Amino acid sequence: MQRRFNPLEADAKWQRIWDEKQSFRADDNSVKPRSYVLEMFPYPSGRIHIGHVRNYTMGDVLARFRRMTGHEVLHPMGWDAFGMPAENAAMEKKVHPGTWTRSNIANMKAQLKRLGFALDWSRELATCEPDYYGQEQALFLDLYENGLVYRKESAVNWDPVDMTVLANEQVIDGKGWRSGAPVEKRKLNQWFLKITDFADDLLEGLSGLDQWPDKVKLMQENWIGKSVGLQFRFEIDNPPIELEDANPSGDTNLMKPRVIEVFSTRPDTIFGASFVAIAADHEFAQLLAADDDALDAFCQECRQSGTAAADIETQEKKGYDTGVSVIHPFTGAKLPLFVANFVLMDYGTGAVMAVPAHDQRDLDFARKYMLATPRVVSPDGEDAPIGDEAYTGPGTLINSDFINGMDVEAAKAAVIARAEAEGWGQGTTVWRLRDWGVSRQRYWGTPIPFIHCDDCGVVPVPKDQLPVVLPEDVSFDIPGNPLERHPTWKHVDCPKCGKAARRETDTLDTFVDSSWYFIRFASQPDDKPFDKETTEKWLPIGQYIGGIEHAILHLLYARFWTRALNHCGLIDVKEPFAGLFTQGMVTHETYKSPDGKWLAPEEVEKQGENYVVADTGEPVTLGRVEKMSKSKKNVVDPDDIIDQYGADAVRWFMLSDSPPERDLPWTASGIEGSWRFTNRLWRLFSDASENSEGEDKTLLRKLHQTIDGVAKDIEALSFNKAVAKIYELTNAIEKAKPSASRSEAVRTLALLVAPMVPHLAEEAWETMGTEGLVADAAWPAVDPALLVDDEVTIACQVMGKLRDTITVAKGLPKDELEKLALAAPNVARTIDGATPKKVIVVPDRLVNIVI
RNA sequence: GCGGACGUGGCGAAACCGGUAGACGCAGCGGACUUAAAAUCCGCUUCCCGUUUGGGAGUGCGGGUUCGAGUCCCGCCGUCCGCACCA
Repeated sequence: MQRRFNPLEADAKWQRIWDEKQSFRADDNSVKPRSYVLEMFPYPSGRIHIGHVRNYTMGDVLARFRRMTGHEVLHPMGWDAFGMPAENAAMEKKVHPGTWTRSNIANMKAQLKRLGFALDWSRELATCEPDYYGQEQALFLDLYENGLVYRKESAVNWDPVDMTVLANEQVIDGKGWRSGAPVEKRKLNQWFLKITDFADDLLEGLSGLDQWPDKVKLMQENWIGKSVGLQFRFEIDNPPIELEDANPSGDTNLMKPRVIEVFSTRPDTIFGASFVAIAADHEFAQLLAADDDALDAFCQECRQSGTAAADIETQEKKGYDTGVSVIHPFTGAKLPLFVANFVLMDYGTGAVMAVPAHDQRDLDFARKYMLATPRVVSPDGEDAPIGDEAYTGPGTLINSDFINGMDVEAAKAAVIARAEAEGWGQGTTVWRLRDWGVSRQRYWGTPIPFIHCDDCGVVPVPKDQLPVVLPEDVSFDIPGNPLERHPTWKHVDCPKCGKAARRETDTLDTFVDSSWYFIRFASQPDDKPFDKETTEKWLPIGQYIGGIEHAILHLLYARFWTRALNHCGLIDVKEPFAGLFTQGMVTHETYKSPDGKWLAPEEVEKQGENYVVADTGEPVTLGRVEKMSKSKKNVVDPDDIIDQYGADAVRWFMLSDSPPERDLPWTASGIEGSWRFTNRLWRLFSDASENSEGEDKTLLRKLHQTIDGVAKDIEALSFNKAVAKIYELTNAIEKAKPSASRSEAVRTLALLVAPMVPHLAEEAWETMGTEGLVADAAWPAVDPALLVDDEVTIACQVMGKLRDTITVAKGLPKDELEKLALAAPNVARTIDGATPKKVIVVPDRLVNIVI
């Protein structure tokens, strides 16, 4: 009998057999209960990394387990194939983004195949192919027809040297990543989706997602950011007279601004307002700037900082006093009007009433510009001066006229009521959630199916002319959008009037592609995006698995997109993901050479306690354990590991030790341990001689407790606990003497490990002479009578400290337990004849004696 | 800045509803087998004191509730993640 498991042979053999038998093809017409298991599809960067392996292994274990428990399982795979890296590669390596992407997909598919995942490859899709994005264009037009798509001006990061739009990640310290030029904010006319129409529904829907992690729901709730407050007007006291002439746009609505409209979630603090601040992009700021060079320069400066919220909120608070005053609606006091860099144009009205005593940003600003900081809320009703920290807690209103003495909530209501009665404001709900800007000024994305005509305006491409296919003949020699400068592509006739017109050259955000791929997996007809009836059979997805980094955007956009399709009458589903799991990253130690360069794990050798450079013997500095990344070189290639240990050992390691939601540190000794265990299993299976004599009740108990426990752990995705239980069972089997029970345990063990190490399990079954495939086998049945032990160990405590343990029959009455515990030698010695004051007995658990 | 999560041996961790802290794995130490090595098997392994029986301390820090706290409450400290054009 061979002692060593040969994974390379076994992996290939069983992968071929599963393929031939189409074992994992999902049947749309099955009568079994359905289970849709999905992992977030990968971006085809070129190579899969260990993080993918972990993600897909988890999904695979669940998919295989569900098959064993009688489900018809849909477990598909595809490629999130549009996006910037392909264009960067095109610029750097002079390859076409399509060529680069498709060859990456081929490589990664081969890598995934080697891991033996139970995937239905017949449903594979890539978002960069016209048969996918063409259907996406059709859906986009449906949304347009239903009023969910519109255009508006919005700011982008503009690199004035490269003449191109930059993503936030391409802006480093306010400068373009390639050119190093200071980035400007520039306004462009862009496409938006009305996600805000669904803000309430997206928020409400969260409460029904009981199989989502609470933290993700909370993150989405905060992101949607419902806040109720008062929108109201400050009259402008002294608008500059020359304003009318200076008005640059000629828009008559802007000719005579008389008020500044603000929104506040704290109308109760209105008597503490000491100034009003508006965003640099606020129309009034722009009007004033036209006539004030210093203000204009200040607004320019604001525009040059990044568009990211983190940049805006961490930079030093700065403002410009416009010299204009506004009038407090209650007191009539004149408050200075500032333009400030911390006011966001996109939130509320782009203008705020600033109450320094009760808002930290306002306080920082007020200290810097020596403005008053009157307190209006006090926890104890006393008027203590404000220090360096704004008071945002509950309390009683003071210094506040008619609301004095009220608590915060009552005061809010009172101010709103008065504003509404007097007609200068109204209670309003404001959302932090903004409409989804989907325009990207890039080539490698889904073309937005619209045509611009001088006469007819923006005209949708007729559906029978879809897909609008990306031109292949493009160059990336110069920056900017190749669609923009393509000689012919954008020149088309208007579908309405037939005159010469221009195609839209913006493409869709790749988050659109990933907002419905799970729908297309469930059914993919040629002539429409999906088949309603078939797709609805599979949706919602029972278990969706992916990284926490998608907690907000991808998951929220997909929830919105599904609602949008529902709104258009295309699908009867609103929530696409019934169950969600967010897994942790794979991390690795980092190494640095004496000259401070990062070293890859294979360049480093362990000598005793220390690490040295393998070639030179120089000492290596051991860095922190961090997320695997190319820049720190702390990566391992799944292919190399599979070559060395086979798919099963890698899969086993991915599931072992760390809880799946936490980070998993990759270690060479860890994968070695997994490899040793697969061999231990193999020895158990290959040495198994069938024994029909003798029962081993202890082993049977352990076996059935393990069957039950592993099933529950897999359902809960607690793979590390399932692994530990399998180790315990394996240890118990190895220690057990030959018996019919032991033979049964070995055979059953092959089924228990099958979802995790499927190749080994198939090989074991074949070796043991069992008919059929493990892939088609059922999960072993549990005998409930064997789940309970008949003896229990009772902890005997004196004053809460463990002094002894006694092993007794299960279910012993309290007084018996008390007697036995008092008689336990170490207990008797500790209490030393003293009379117990009190004895606490928890049946089958412990006895605690208080003296 | 705002929001969120996490903190238990040398390391990854487990611990049900508040009831024997450290299961299981890694690393380490000792031993068996071997000419030797690899592989494998057996034993030990939270820390401190003690020859053993045993005793003391211990779940980031400081308090509290309780017969009993890793778990509940209050206050700190530290680390990591997200923040709308990366996917």
